[in-house]
Amino acid sequence: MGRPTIADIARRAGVSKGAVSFALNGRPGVSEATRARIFQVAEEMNWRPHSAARALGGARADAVGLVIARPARTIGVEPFFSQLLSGLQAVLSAHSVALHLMVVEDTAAEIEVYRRWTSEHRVDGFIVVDLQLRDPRLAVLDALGLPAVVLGGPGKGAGPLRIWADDREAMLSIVDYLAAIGHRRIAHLAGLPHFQHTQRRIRALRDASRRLGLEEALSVPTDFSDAEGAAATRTLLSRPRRPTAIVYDSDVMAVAGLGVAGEMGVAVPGELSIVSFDDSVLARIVHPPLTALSRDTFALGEQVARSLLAVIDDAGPDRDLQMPTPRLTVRESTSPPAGGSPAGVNSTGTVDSASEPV
Amino acid sequence: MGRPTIADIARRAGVSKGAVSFALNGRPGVSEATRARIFQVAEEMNWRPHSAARALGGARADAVGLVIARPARTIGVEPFFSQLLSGLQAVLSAHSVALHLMVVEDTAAEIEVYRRWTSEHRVDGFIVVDLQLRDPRLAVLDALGLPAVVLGGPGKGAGPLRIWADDREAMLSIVDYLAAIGHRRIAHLAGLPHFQHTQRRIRALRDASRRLGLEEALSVPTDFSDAEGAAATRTLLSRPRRPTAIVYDSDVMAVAGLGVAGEMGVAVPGELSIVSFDDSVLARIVHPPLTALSRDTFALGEQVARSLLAVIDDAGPDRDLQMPTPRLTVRESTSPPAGGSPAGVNSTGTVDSASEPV
DNA sequence: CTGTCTTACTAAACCGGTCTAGCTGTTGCA
DNA sequence: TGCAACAGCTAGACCGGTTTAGTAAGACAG
Repeated sequence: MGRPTIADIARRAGVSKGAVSFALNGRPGVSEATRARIFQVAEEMNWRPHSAARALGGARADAVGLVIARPARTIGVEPFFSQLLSGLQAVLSAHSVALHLMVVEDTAAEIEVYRRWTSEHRVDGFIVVDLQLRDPRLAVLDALGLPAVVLGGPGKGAGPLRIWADDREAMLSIVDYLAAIGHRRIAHLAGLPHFQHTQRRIRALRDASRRLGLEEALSVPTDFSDAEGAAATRTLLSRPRRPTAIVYDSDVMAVAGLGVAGEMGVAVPGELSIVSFDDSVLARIVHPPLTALSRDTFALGEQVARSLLAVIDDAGPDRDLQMPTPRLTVRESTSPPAGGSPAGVNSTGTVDSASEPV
Repeated sequence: MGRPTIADIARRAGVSKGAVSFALNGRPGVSEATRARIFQVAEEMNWRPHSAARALGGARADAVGLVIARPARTIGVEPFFSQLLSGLQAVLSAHSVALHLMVVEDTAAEIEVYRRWTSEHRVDGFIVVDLQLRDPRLAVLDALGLPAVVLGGPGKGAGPLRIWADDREAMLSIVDYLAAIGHRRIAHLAGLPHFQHTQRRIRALRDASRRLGLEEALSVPTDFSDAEGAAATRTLLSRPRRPTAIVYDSDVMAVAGLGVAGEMGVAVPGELSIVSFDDSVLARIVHPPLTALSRDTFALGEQVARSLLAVIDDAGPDRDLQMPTPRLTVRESTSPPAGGSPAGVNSTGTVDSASEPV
């Protein structure tokens, strides 16, 4: 005989299929005594529900989908995704919900997968990452009518639930720190310009620069790749008046930048301070270890999973959620600039109003 | 009305459900004219099969499973998995087969997932990674009776299909190269000792050392983490007579080792040559870029997916498969040892029999 | 012209669950 | 005592496909 079905259990327990279904799903309609007996028989026969059969009755697929749009061969080191995955799994597997993962080439393909999985009833909901400006995926997901949780935001009005960390505050904390130790010329190697968080970071830097009266605060967009990170760094460091600090939007780029500095004989942190917007093993293992923004990506994954399951369960009015603002972990890649001004004193030698004279 | 079902199509095309099923699945039993008409109606109504309904009839789940046993929070940078995933997806998605991914804590949990997914009919087969010595998972998979492809091998006799690259040859090529440029004291920071490939590499180093008459060739097992990689490197470099070259089993450890060298003031490659057994962005972006063994992990993923689909389809006697031996990519982290012997001349100053006197 | 074989199709069973309608026996209350 | 309410259960429809058994019509051989 193949695997046992509820019919087998029903026969052996001397009840009907329906009673077995009620009992095993913890719903009323059977006495405690019968329920216990059915549980015991199910245990004995080592019964497990057939996921397809369950999903057929219009019920759950007990799976959620995650589609990542990245050119297949260039999926990088980004520890972000592995961390996120771990966090997601921690929660999902506790609820016996599987994760359907797919890596596709571009947003168009991603949308196609959303459509297919929806019409095939493969998943109960989606996790959306890499939120873009005027993101075309949101309308599609809305039309498909499946629950979704979006990483990034906040959004205005309707649309799927969003979860995000405050990129603006994070960038401000970096710039404040750099300015406090005396940096006046700061560059920022940003990510893809059509990502929302990229824009938010760029704006934050500009605002902070204005407020602090920095001499220079330049954001350079890149594609997040090590190659562009290295190239842009080389360009910046070749200028006659180069920045004394560079903020990188990803740790891969930061490490690449560190490599370029080494190659050009620019001492880190002596002549150049480096800050990574992303903390991971990568930032810790290089020499010098990088000052970086630490966020708990694992916890983010857990939260996303929890929220998605809640939305699927129609559990209450879970509104957009903000994660704790990432905190700056200072390591050895940052120091006051060589020959620079001490904290509180700007490049012209005048004292900032807010600070104590030293 | 909800999504269209084959019953809707049948009604509109004026045929029976059975005819529609035959037509859409390309099996005989309908005329070409009818088939075309059915296809057109299905197209018009934008019909997609309900994966659960299909899976219910004892048929395919159209999904394969990949379970990775790693402590959730410590999933590292390992680009290996992202690359492998990309390769897998490239093939799987072309066949509309989904990938069920799960990250678990340990082998016991992994086995539990195999059992659950099997009895829930969630997947048609498994991809098994991190092959161990006397691997307990093989017996379980065999008992479950689901197709599987194992990364690592070769295996003797029965069991699931295996796919592997020749770790022995790879290690030999590294040692031969290092010896050729004059290194006589080589250390090897190995991975987890219960992994098969770890043992194979350790043995290869020992054999090569004997053959080449090296002064020292030490393998140190680690847990693949950056922390142990750094610690072991520190120990090695603190010894009075330290190795002139270190081979790292993963690029994360290699980069960590590079960091330690920098911190201890040991010049790379001047005083220490570093080779990584794994090539990725990581190896390229540090300074100096690392000499590393390049293997096409993406292609490996593709091959694994192709083989698994073939096994699932019962397609022929696909036997164990060997991938091309990885080739050494020489970058700037290796050079002849400081004060060492030139190629072909051993430490006692005598000339190797096989080489031309310089 | 009959009998057999093939082709093209239909009707209905089936997969393994969920869920609703209905049936029975007991209890509560007027 | 009589009736309603309810707990505890059963029978069977149902989800959307696949697959098998059966049928009607046409082709072909003898």
